[in-house]
Amino acid sequence: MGMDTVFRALADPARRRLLDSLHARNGQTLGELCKGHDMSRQAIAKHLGVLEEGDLIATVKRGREKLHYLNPVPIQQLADRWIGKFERGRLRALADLKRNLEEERDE
Amino acid sequence: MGMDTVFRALADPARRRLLDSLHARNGQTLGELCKGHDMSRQAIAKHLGVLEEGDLIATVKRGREKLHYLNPVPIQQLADRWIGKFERGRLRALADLKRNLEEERDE
DNA sequence: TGAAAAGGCAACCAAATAGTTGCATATTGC
DNA sequence: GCAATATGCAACTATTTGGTTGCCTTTTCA
Repeated sequence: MGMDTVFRALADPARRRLLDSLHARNGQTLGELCKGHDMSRQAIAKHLGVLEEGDLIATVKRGREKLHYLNPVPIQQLADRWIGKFERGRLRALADLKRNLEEERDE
Repeated sequence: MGMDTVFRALADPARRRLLDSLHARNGQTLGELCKGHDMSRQAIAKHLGVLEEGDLIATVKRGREKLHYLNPVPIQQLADRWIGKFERGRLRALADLKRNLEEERDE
């Protein structure tokens, strides 16, 4: 599924900052999101587009303005399906690393 | 800190597949990782370099070969520090979305 | 000792990305 | 209606990125 677009969307620091903004105050308009982010409105609109592609935000038009809402579902799925997989192997991986380092030291 | 390099490293599907490979079998050499990934050795070496920059893998030289080990720590931190933050606001965010959609329907 | 195996390094290329500027459209309120 | 506000759309540019090819170095082992 679209996990790819999620990863891609999260890759850029500016986009993560936009998510932070919405996390602090949900439902902001484009204009509101522009304040505090030192970029042109168009650049920010593009980033929001990428976030929307990754389904990380949902938008609603209200009159002439566009409201942006955080969608927590994909991040949740990321944690459960993707990160969860690696967490389960965490201790084993650390053991591998440690064992190897010890072997190196012995040589 | 270097969360940026972690996100960047995870952004590419080829790199995530390399992590999968190591998750399936830890400590593989570059040559081993090449098999099954339809790319030149040099391309894969570059990807591994990016993963190493993000501290997602650690390498050990053994003779003429280079072993690659998964480092689960940054992924763990990602889950705890970054994703955790958004999870805590999860219900509220969904409520915001739902409320707004209902308002729209009423108009 | 010398050929084969494993990997490192650097130059180069095409495509994607992040950002810009300029202009068009839609909505509000006087 | 009309000016101001909020956003959309498109072209263009510079940089980054993912990948390639070609060649060099190190290690193994027959």
